[in-house]
This record gives sequence, C-alpha cells and structure tokens, in this order.
Amino acid sequence: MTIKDIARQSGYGVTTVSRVLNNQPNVSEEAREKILEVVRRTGFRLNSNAKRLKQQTSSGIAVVVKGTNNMLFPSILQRVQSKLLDTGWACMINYIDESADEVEEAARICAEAHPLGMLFLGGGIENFRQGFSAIPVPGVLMTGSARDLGFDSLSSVCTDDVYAAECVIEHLLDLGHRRIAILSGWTGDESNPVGLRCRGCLNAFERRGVPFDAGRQLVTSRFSLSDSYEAMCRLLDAMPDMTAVFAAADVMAIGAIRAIRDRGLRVPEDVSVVGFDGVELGQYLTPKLCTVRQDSEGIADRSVALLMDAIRQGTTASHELVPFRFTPGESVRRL
Amino acid sequence: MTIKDIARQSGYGVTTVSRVLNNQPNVSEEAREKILEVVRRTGFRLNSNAKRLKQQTSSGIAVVVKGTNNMLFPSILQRVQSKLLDTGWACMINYIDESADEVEEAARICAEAHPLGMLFLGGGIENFRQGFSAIPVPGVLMTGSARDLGFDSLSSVCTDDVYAAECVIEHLLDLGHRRIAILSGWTGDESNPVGLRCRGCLNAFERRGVPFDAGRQLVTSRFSLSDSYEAMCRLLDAMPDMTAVFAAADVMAIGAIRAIRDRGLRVPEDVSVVGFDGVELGQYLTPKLCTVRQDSEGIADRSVALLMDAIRQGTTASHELVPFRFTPGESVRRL
DNA sequence: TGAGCTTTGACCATCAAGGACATTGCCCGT
DNA sequence: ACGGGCAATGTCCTTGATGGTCAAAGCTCA
Repeated sequence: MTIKDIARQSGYGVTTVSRVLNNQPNVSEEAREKILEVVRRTGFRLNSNAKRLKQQTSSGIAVVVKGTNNMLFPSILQRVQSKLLDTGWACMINYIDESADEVEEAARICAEAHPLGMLFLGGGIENFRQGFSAIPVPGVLMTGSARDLGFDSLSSVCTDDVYAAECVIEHLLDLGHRRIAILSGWTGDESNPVGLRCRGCLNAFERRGVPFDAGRQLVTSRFSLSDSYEAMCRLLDAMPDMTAVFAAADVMAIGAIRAIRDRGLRVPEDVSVVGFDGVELGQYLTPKLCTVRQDSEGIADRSVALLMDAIRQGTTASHELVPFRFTPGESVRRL
Repeated sequence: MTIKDIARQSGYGVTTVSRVLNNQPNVSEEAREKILEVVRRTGFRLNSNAKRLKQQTSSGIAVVVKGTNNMLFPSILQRVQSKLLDTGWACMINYIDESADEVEEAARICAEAHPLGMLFLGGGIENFRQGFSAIPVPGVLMTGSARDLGFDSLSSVCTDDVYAAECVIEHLLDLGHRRIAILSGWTGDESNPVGLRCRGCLNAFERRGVPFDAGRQLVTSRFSLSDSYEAMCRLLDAMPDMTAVFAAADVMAIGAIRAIRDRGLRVPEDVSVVGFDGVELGQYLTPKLCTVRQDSEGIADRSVALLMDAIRQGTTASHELVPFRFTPGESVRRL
C-alpha cells in the first residue's frame, strides 16, 4: 500500500494525493474528497521512513531515564510526554540501569533513531559524557546543571540543589539538631545533583560552625528502598546518638524511616527525617514527610521549552534553575 | 554526511562501506580497518530512515502506558526495556492520560511510527478498541485479559484478578470481618482488571453468604492518592461501621490509610486495609501493607516473549495468567 | 603462461514520498 | 477570437542505503 496505489485507485496522480495528505493548497475540493475517501476506505498511512528520508527530518525526541526508583520521574515523564504531544512529535523513552554497558547500548539505539533532540532524566553529566555526547543534537539535562561543562549543545534545568540542601540543614540546626547524619546518593561527581546536595550540607555546617565528620556521618546509597534501608542501618551503627538524618531523596527517606523503626526507634521523637523531592506520597505517610518539593511540572515544561527552542531556532544552550519549596513536615521535631 | 562521503574519504566504494557497516563478508581486513577509522573519526551513522525504507522494516516497539500513578509501572517498564535492549530494538513509550483525545493522539503517533508490535500497560481493552485496533501489528495487553474479545492479534498477560480478589475477601472473612468496604477503580468494563477484582469480591461474598450492598459498600476512584483519599472519606461516611476495606491498588490503599487516620481512626485496630499490586513500598510503610503481590517481572518477561513470537513467527494471540502471591501484612488484624 | 577460481568494487535499480517544473485546461479581458 | 493569467494536475528527479549484476583484479595450479 503506497501513495501510488492511492493515486491509481482515486484516478489522480501521486502529487495530488501527496498534496491532499499534507493539507497543501492547489487541490480541487472534488479531488480532495475523492482521495480522502479512498484513504479512509483503505486505511492508508504515509510511510514515515520515506517521508522522513525525503524531508530530512527524524523521529522526534529521545528521552533517557536512568533509574526507575526516583518517585518524581513518572510525573515528569508524563508532563514531558503531554507537552510533546502538542507538537505531534514522537517520544522515544529509554529506561536504563546504572551499569555502563546499558548506557552504551541505549546511546546506540538513540543515535540510530536520529532524534531531533534528547532529554536526560536522572543521573548527572557522567551519563552524557559516556556515550551520548557523540549524538550531535541539542539536549537538556533535567537533573543537575550542565553549566561550565563545555558542552554547548547541552542545556540544563534543575533545582538549586546546593541551596536547597543548605536550607534543609539550616532548618535542622535552627530546631536545635547538632548530630545530623546524611544519607546520600553517589557523590563521585559534584555535577551530580546528589553531589551538589552534599555540598550544600557541608556549606551549611561550615557556615554555622558545626563540626561534620563525613567518614562517620555520611553514608552513600543507591536510589532504592532496600539500599537506603541498609545504608541507614550502617549510619545508625556508626552514629547511634544522631538526632536527625537528611536523605537525599524521598525514596531514601522512606527506606531510612523503616530502618529507624526496625531498631525500635521512633520518627520523629528519636530521629528526625528530612527527604528531598517532594513526591505527593510523602504527604500520605505517617508522619508526613518533611522534604524539599521540587517543581516537577516546571522542570518538565522548561526542559521541553528549551529543547524546542534549540531545535527550532538553534538557540544556544542555557541553564535554568527552577524554584523549589521547603516543605516542613511531621517527620521533624524541635529538640 | 552520507555513506558516499565515507566512501570518498576512505577511498573505497559505497558497496564496500555498506558491507563494512553491516558486518557482511567479502571485505578485506585492510578495507574494513580504514573505513571504520573514517567512520569513527567523522562520527558517521547510517541514516536509519533510508535504511528502513529500503529494508521495509520499522522502528521497533511502541508501548502505551495509561496513567502514571500505578506504582507497579516503573518496574514493569524497566524490565520491558531491558528485555528489548537485548534485541537491539528501539522502544517508543507513550504515556497518556485517561482522556479520549490523548488516546487518539497517541494512537496516531504510534501508527505513524509503524512499529513492529505494541504493548499496552494500564487500562483495559477499552483503550485498545478506541484507536489502536486499527494498527495492524501484534499487540500484548499487559493488564487485563483479552481472551474472548475477538482480536486475534492481541495477546494478553495478567494476574488472575478475579481469583486474587476472592482470596483477599476470603482472608478478611476468615479473620472475622463482615462489614468490608471496597475502594475500586473504574468498573464500567469487566474486562478491565479493576472490574475483574470487583467481580472476585462479589463472588467471594456470595459464596460465603455474606450480604453486600454495592451502593453503600463500594466506591470508585481513580488511580491516585488524592482521589482515593476522597473516595475513602465518602466510604467512611456511608459505612462508619466498617472493619475492613479492600483497595483495588496499593496506591489507593495508601490514600485510604491517610483518610482513615485523618478521621482519628487507627489502622489496623479500627479499620483493616488490604491493597493490590504488591509494590515494594508497601513493606516499608507502617503498618506493612497487606496486599496481593503481582509478579511484575513475570508480566514483563512473558509479554515481551509473546510479542516477539508474534512478530517473528507470526504466532497467533494467546492469553496467559501470571501467578500472584497473597502477602499478609500488619495492616490487617483478626477481629 | 594462461585457464579457472575467488575476492572485491563500481554501477544501477529500488524503496515511498516530496518538490521543482511542465503541462493542461479554464476563465476572462480586450 | 485570441492570448494572458492562473489554478489544477502530472512527470520526473531526488533523498540515503541496499543488494544484485557484472567486471576487474588477484590468486592458484597445470
């Protein structure tokens, strides 16, 4: 079934059929009707490969999502999708794990799809470096800043992680907490959002003159309930006198709370817990989770907007911070 | 940048370059080396549109996900993605909302991508009817059975929702509960998984001779925390003497628990709660959620396998049930 | 040295659609 | 009545990669 068959069946030429199917002018109403009738009857659809080959366009946007446990991702993805639907573009999503070979495989698949642009969700710049930087299309890093990294086709949209983490620690200090533990994600790279959050914590401790022993007070964990549970157990061993813990993600905070309770301790009476992300779920837990609410819709909207600009107008990369909101909650108490 | 440029730059012909890039025989090692060197240096990639046009293949799998609040979806999607990565196929994911026009838009985009196959996650057969059934490729419905529906290209893989719901109700009845409320999803179509779960509940009540007044004891809600919270409030108003509630999804159970607590009632002392899905999160809540654990990995694996068979061997549609496991938990007590 | 074989590469048609340009036919003004 | 002008339509070439055909080159062996 090709456009030629439609032409033959309708008694017109391929050009006329093409004009009808692309809503172009210079076609008589009669021809339009007849051709559309044949198209409807046969269920014909243009071959997208041929169309894109001729028009030198490609298939839409590729989205790379690293990790599935971040509870903020589903809402961001839906928002992105819904924005892209408005443009009529397709959206290829690649979920990848943290292992290197999957990143490369995903990069290969993305590259072969010849997307017009790429969005990166989760992980920091290290993913991008490792495979995706060879794909010569505009991109937006939706978590973590790409400023000062020398990629002029990579924009970024994120929360001001450093400042937000500072706010969290300041808040805990204001409430009288001094022995504060940090449950962090991977911190190898400070352009990583979690690394930035750690930096914010250290800044706050320093500014307020509160000593902080990273070896004892900080433990890293992956973004998963089970991993953060175990990490929190280690923290409790190393620092049994802690009065508060800051988890670098809500999902970690939830794992941590379970660990605290399984030790027979109470939240927040014995240990206060603060999360990061502000997922809706946090407000349905008992106690309601104190957290930093990231504006997932804002992140999605601005990312898509930046990407569109870059694709359509060739705008150079820019870097935006999306406002966050510190959300006090019952999981923290005043000492 | 085309294959011709590579040919010119490497001093070979396009045929040879094509053979190298497609790992075909009859190329000298020297030519292979030289050509690959040029490819690496220039970052050249075959134009996938041209390639697919010539080879009359298409771009991979389209996945349609309806709703983002089901906490089981991320793990299923990642598993699907990882299985598909093995095949080297791309995977286009479409998140859609429940509104009709988004379904149609998504269907249009999927159709234009000419996928080799489709996967449907969330929602029941009604989505498929409404737009996707016109896409002439094999599909697998990952939630809800497509048996007896007369689509011979649509397979299905799901949990035995009816039986699982029967188990839940039987369990509650065994523990002495008699005034059991049901917090259900949309029930308009009994091929819908949530509809099937309701049917299972009714079966169990009937078999055990326990009266059930659907008008008072059953409330429907969307798959969201806020919606199920409100629905639970209505249930508590209509049936203040309830001793247990069965929520048709874990996310609803969590919304319900918040509603119960906001009334000053305790879980499970005043009201027992059972969920459905068995998301990992449930075991991190307090109390640990009693639920039905669906085998998300099994669902993903079997769905991909069925789809692959249908695409590669033209297997006709089949319908599979994946075992579930009833998971007792602290959110239910014996009366 | 040349017949017979294998390896290698140039060339062209092909895929489905789109666009430049040519052609047709009609309307209208003079 | 005739030609200018214009809308409608068709012809033909192009897009990038592939694969078949066939020629050229290199090799072995009598």
